[in-house]
Parts: sequence; C-alpha cells; structure tokens
Amino acid sequence: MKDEPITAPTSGRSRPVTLATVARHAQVHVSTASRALSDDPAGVGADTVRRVRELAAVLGYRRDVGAAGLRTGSSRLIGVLVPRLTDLVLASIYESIDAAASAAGYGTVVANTLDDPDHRRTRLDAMLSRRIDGVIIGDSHIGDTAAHELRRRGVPYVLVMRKLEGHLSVTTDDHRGGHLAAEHLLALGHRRVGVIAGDQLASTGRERTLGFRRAFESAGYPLPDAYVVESAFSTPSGLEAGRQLMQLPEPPTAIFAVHDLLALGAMGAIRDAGKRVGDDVALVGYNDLDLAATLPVPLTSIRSDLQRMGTLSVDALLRGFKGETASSVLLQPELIVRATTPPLRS
Amino acid sequence: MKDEPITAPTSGRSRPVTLATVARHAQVHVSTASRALSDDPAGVGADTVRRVRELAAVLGYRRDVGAAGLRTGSSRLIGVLVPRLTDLVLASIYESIDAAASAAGYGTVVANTLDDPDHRRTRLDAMLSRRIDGVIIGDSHIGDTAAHELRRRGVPYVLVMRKLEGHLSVTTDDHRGGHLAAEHLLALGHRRVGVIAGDQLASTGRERTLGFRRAFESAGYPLPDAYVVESAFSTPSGLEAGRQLMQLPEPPTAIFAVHDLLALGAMGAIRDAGKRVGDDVALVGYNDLDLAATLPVPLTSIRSDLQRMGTLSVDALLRGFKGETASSVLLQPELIVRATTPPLRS
DNA sequence: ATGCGGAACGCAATCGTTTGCGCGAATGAC
DNA sequence: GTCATTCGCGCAAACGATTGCGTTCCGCAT
Repeated sequence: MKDEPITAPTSGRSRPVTLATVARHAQVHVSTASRALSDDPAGVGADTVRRVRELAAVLGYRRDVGAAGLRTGSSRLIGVLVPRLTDLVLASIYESIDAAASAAGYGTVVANTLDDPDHRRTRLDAMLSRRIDGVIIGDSHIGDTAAHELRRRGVPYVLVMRKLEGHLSVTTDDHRGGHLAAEHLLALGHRRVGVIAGDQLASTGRERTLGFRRAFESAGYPLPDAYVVESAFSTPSGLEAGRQLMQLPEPPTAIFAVHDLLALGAMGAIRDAGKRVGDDVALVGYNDLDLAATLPVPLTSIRSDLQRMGTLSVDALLRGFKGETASSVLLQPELIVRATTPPLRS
Repeated sequence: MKDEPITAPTSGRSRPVTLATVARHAQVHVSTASRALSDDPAGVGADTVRRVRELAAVLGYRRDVGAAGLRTGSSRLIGVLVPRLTDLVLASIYESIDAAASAAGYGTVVANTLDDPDHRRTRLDAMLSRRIDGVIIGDSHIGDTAAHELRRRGVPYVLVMRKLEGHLSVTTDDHRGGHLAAEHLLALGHRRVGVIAGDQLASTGRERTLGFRRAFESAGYPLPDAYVVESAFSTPSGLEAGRQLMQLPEPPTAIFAVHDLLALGAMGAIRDAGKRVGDDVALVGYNDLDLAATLPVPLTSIRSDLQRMGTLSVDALLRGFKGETASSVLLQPELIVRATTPPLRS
C-alpha cells in the first residue's frame, strides 16, 4: 500500500488531478471512483462513496466534461445563434437562456451571426465541431438554411423570438403586437402614421408591421408604402429611417417602431426635424426594454416577455433531448402606455 | 481492397463520420489521415494529402475538437466573465472578443456573474471543468479572488475594462476620463455638481469618480459626499440615483454619470423633477454608446474604444498562451460634446 | 554489392471518463 | 449446511483524436 501525500492543489503547476488521482488516494479502482462521484452512486458502498467524495473535494478534483462527453456522446453544451448581442433584446433572451441552461447543468456558447449567411455557416460549423447537443436559433431569417441543416443532421434545435414555417419555435404573437399598437394609435385619433419596419426577412419585423397595417386597413386608413420603411434593428438605423419619414411631404403624426432601439433612433430624427416627441409626433416602440420607462420622454411600448421566451426555449430543447416532442409556444404581448403617446390636442 | 460506398452525410441519422471513417475510405491509417488533415502535413505524400482532404470534404468530416483537446491538452476555448451582457458596454466588448477569438480559431464561452461572488465561483468552476485555455475577466471587483485563483492554478488570464492592482489588464484611463468630464463642466461654469458613481468596488466606477472629484477639488470646488451617490450600472439604478440628487435641498446644476445607461436613468429623474435635461441640468455620460448620439437630447459622453479593448485583450491572452509576456494596456478616453451640456445661460 | 539517408506511412500509447460484464464474498432462505 | 441472491468492486473496452517511434522501401553514393 503506497501512501501518496495529499498535495493541496494550491501547490502550483497546472492540473494533473484526474479521476485516477482520486481513485489512487481512495484506494479504489477508477471505475468505482467514477460511480461514487456520479449522481446516482449505485453499486458502491455508502462509506466508499463518502470517502471518495471527500477526497475529491480535498484534492480539488474537477471532472473533465470534455473527456466525459467523449465517452457519453453528450457535450452538455448548447449553442445559441443570435444576430448580435449588442441588440439588447437578444442579450436579454440570451441571459435567461444561459441562466436556465446553466441551472440544468448545461453550458452555452453563443455566436453573433450579424444576420449574415456566411457568418452563420461558419459559426454553426464551429459549434457542430464542438459536438453541441442542441441549438437555439435566435436569428432565423427567411431563406436561411441553418434550421434545415440541423434537422437533416438530426441535431435538436428550437427557434426563439423569430419563427419560421414548419419549425419548432418559442415566440411572441407579433402580429397581435402590431395590432395592439395600431389600435392604440387609432383610438388616440391618429390617421396618418408611419412604420419603422425592421428587417422584413425576420418574422418579427414582418409580422409586427403586417399586424399594424392590417389594423389600419380595417379601420379604413390603409398605409401608403412610402410610410413604411425597412431598417436594421439598431439605433442608428432607426435614426435613418425616422429621417426618411419626417422628410415626407406630409410627415406622419405618429410612428410605430418595431423595436425600442429603433424608436430611440426615431426620437433623434423627430428632434432633428424640430418637433417634439409625444406632443408633435407620437411614438410606439416594441419589447419594452428597461430603458423605455426612464427615457426623458418615457416610451410607449409593446411588452414581450423576453426572460420567459429564453427559459421556455431551453425547456423545449431539453425536452427534445429526452425524445419528448414539444410544440411551438406563442406568448401574448401587452401594450404599455407612456408619455410618447399622449391624447391628441385638438 | 474493400470498397465502401460513399454515403453523403445527407443520408440521415446522427454523425458517425469520424477520422477513422475518412482513413478507411482513403485506404490509409488513421494516423496518416490525422497528419494529412493537420495544418502542416509533414511526412505525408502530397497526393495522399490531397486524397484525404478531398474525401474528408465529401464525407462531411468535422474534427472533434473535444476529443482532440483531450489528447493535446488544449480546448481552444477561452472563457469570458462579465457582470451582465445586458450591459451594452460589456456586450460590445464581448462581441469584439468573440470575433477576435473566433478569427484566431478559438471559441468563447461567456458567463454573467451579476457581480455576485457566488455566481462567479460557480461559473468559473464550470469553465475550468471545460478545461478552458484562458480567461478574460471583465467583471473584476475589489476583494474578488477569481484572478488570484487563476494565477494559482496557472491558467492564463487578462482583465479587461476593470483593472486590479497587480494583474495584467487592458483598460481605458478612467481617472483621466473623469477628469475630462470635470474640466468640461468647469469650463461651462458649473460649480455645484453631482456624480452617479456606479459600483465603487469596480475600478471603473471608482476611478472615474475619483478623477472627477479631484479635478473639482483642484479647481477649488470640492464635492460634498451627499452629491456623490453610488449605484449599480443599469438604467433603473440611474433613475434611482438621479432622484436622490434632484431631491437635495440644492440640486446640482450638472450631473456626471459614470455610464451612459446611468445617464439615461438620470434623464428620467431630471424630467420627473420637472426640469429639462441640458438647459436646466447638464449631463455627462460615459462610454459613448451608439444610442447616446441619437437620444432626444443627444448625450455628451466620454468615449472609450470598446472594440479595441476587446481585441487587445484577446491579443494579450494569445500572447500569454505562447509564453510571451504582455504588459498592461491603458487606452485614452475622449470627450464628445453634445446637447446635454450647453453653455450656461447667465 | 553494401551501406546510408530520408520519405511515407503504420503501430500503439495516450488523454480522462463511463459502463457492461464478471467475480468473489457476504447475506439470506430453506 | 447448501444454494441462490445480492452487493461491492475491479477489468477492460470504448469515445475520437494526436504523436513519438519503428518499419519499409526507394534512391543514391561508395
């Protein structure tokens, strides 16, 4: 019986404390140590379990999930595709995804695809090389092949935020959200309105715009195409689009921006046009980010529960891992009225 | 010579196309295939290399970086610790970190630590379990042990954004940034000013505040402690702090917020107090986020080059991997004057 | 003819875990 | 006292890649 000294990991050099190290100290076979350390230590004596665990703790042992994954086939890693993390909306969703995944014992890797097909391919490839267990797609786009490819390869995936026909998704009812915004503006008496529509290849931009236009149409005030301008989903892009709207011969009396950051940009455009946000030009945003409430002129917005979407998408994916089949979730948005949509002065 | 049919990966089930598969098709030993596929295919015939690579492409082979890492000891993964990704500043930095790492063939895993020691420990542990090659710490905090622990374990790391005495870091000169803000306000004639100081345990909050106070002190107008209020780094927190300042018997004529999002919150507070941002109460933010320029009242801010910080931190880390020693970097901030700091009406 | 050197490639160990299987001992039933 | 279980544990084969070392074969000089 050779007795090895227990050197605290404090000692110094890298990390040669492997399962074998623990096993040796505990005087058991490495397989026994493995079992003792597993969640369900069946077939191992109670005292052995205790001893092994204790030793593992003292030695500072940490299971190498990579090596374990090699054996088990599961990397316990889920990949997340987003357009950009500097989009606060996606950052929020990702935060809750990461929290939920982490709680379930999974790690996450996220990639900015910049809504660009090449980036998407490259980054997805990198993920697959890491033997990702599943993917949450937050940047789906009409004509995008990522989801199809994953299906073909048999890799579980869920769409979040943006939906795509025929794929499992967790989203908010964007059509209805647009409708809510329209109803609100109609009720206030607005008739000539503009839309900053976002990316029309993303279901969010498309559906919110569509719902909005439909409502105005039904009310008898269809929007001319010039009053609907496409954009990216960033503040500068909102500024640009807002300018276009304000430069129309007859500028709108109200603007619906399909994203709060776009609304923020629109505020700048309205100011530049010499008008006041709210009193002169009403404004409705979307997503109700934290900052919407605290702006100099608090922003009316359509709230969607980002945290919830994140959590639910992880749930769905986890269910997918277990072979259960989940079905798409559609959350309901809510109108939050603030100062940017005051009653019309007559 | 047994001839196996080349089945396109399109076929269906999971992914059993391993290095061995490729080798078999190419009629070579797996070791030869490995070499042929490596960056520097030394000791392998030119035609063999071509054949193997071609076959690998056709079969849709993808090297399992996890398995490779097991053998080589490097996971080609770098971990990033941030307080939260919904903090736009950190999101920007992380974006550039991810881009730079990705370009260098590394993947990244990011973790929100919420500036909470427990979270930090847990998440760092998870990272170490993945045999991270190195860590970029974006949430360092006085009294935080993460950096020390990494040093002890011999894991390469770099601090970014926030510095800590005795550790390699890539930061902006926050003291000078605070100084710039102060000089600007002094020049405009402000004498009674307030500071929304952020977290004083983070070097950013501390140094920016310090630089600012020092400048006012030297000018002969030291700030009473009541005019300096601590906070988190979020918009709601800025609102709260701003309210405190505006409720002082003699509210300040100008506010320096050490983070643009705090400034955003402060705008809300100023409005709530019935005053106008800029004309009644001047405001200076920090970091010059995209949205600063497009706010209804464009925000004067201190710009720090976030992308650059991200890229440089990756550079430093990669240098660390190669054993080279890098030294800390201190970038220079810049004052960007906008509408929230107009000349004082006399 | 012999020897030498190098190119091209195969062999097998290795990284750290997990897990099906088998074996000995202890336990219980009769 | 015998036999069948059960329990606790060890053995060894995976997982997918990398790499030091050995082997074979060829060309060329001596």
